[in-house]
Amino acid sequence: MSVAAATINKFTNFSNWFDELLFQARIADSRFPVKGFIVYLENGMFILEMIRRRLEELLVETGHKTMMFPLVTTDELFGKEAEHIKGFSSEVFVIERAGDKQLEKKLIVRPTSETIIYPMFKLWIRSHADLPLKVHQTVNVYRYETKATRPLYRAREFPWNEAHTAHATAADAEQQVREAIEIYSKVLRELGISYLLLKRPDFDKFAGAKYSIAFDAWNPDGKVNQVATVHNLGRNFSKVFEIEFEQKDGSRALVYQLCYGFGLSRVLAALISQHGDDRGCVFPPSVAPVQVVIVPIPFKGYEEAIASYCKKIHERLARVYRCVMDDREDVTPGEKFYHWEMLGVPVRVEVGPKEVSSNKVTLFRRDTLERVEVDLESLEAQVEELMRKIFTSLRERSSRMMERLIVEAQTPDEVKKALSERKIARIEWCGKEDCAIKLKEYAGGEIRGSRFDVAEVPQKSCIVCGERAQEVVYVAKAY
RNA sequence: GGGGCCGUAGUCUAGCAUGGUUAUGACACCUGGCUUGGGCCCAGGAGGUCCUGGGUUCGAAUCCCAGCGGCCCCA
Repeated sequence: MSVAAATINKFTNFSNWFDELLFQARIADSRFPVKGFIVYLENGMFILEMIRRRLEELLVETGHKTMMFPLVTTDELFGKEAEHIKGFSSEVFVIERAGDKQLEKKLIVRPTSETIIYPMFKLWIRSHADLPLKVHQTVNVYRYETKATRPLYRAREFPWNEAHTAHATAADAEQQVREAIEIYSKVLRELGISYLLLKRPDFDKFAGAKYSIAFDAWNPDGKVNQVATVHNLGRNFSKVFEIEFEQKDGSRALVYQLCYGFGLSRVLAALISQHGDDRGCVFPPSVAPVQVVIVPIPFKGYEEAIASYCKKIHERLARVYRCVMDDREDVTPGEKFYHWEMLGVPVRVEVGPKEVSSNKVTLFRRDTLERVEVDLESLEAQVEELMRKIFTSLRERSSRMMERLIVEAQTPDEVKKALSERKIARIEWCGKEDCAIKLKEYAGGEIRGSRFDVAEVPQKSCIVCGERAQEVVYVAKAY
């Protein structure tokens, strides 16, 4: 435990705060000696796994088949879709040798799996009866990031879930966009994470897509965190990978496709950053590695009574929750408090002589740091109720923070000011890339896109060129 | 892509300008004791390729060069 962790604040010194939490709360160890590669420790891995399970559950429920595709593709396959290769060629890892032997065919390590999955789609899809085809996998992908890497936010190896679908008609594909958004929204909502659902401007869409929808989660330093994306690929890939099917009338047609990805490590980062505080992590009960911790407050002469009282409580709670009793004898209660607070445990049960003699327990909630005394009898019901409250309050707190971070800007100067205050600017824009570039050069943030879930109609003119505005868009720095 | 700062034990750090004794301190760790309602105290212990490689020098943590890694700013 570090004293420094208690004094650094996520809004004033985000980098240090975040690094300290990853390390102290045993989320990840970023000391691995290869740049951009980190070790996920037990707590980080636990949460990642909980998120993955819930996401996969929803994907399977909606008819996505779980598969696993190879790590590599070839130059030839990778280069098929012109825009796609342009977008990724500078950051792919290439395997050129096996031992001393030069490989005849170089292998490309997946930065994403379109060019690995679609040759198989070509083999599998024969007729309209094979459609829609929906598959997904949770794997690590590899990108040689040139910008500064950041643990969880931007690594050269990162875990994600990617889904790929093929459809008979453009309308079916559109419908699939809705379904994908619904699945991702649900997972994020259940984690209490707030985000903007944005349609990316044309110049910032996925390499090879018709259009891209993104989930940008707010971050304490003002740089938005893109946690998930949904791309409508149209027929760009089916054209070059020749994914055809026979329609009911006997004619042949190309499939319409989607791909969508959910960045597990970035969602973990959002969870830590949106809910955490000066004392460490604050995890929603559903994913907290430890949900309840029992801390005995021993006192001379009462040791036995307190220990057996705690043991009974532990037996009862462990039936329902991930519950730990911290009965270490060489550590003071105060130190235990700080320890489990750093780890983000939502509910703490404190038991001292006072509780034992009155047949009560003291419950402490991690999110607001408040204590309540409850009857031992109603323990389970009280804990359950408290956890519900904690989750609701975390989600609402995060949502209020996002609303507070968004500010209206009428001029490039106001955008600049907003970004320097670590906020997200809402502006009106003509839609021309030229204006976006000028704005970025002047104010330092990117146009992230327009709301996809809410229709926002521009009233005035582009804040850069003054021409009639086409869209209401959000400007922020990004990871 | 351009520029700047930095790299000393698990973590943070002093020392570096002006080269020279056994590399400083705190936290964490181990042993024992004492405490226990918010990081307590006492005694003892262990832990180092001073990022890597090369150079200058009688002598390099310290100066020079290159590489690797980290952080920040600009594009």
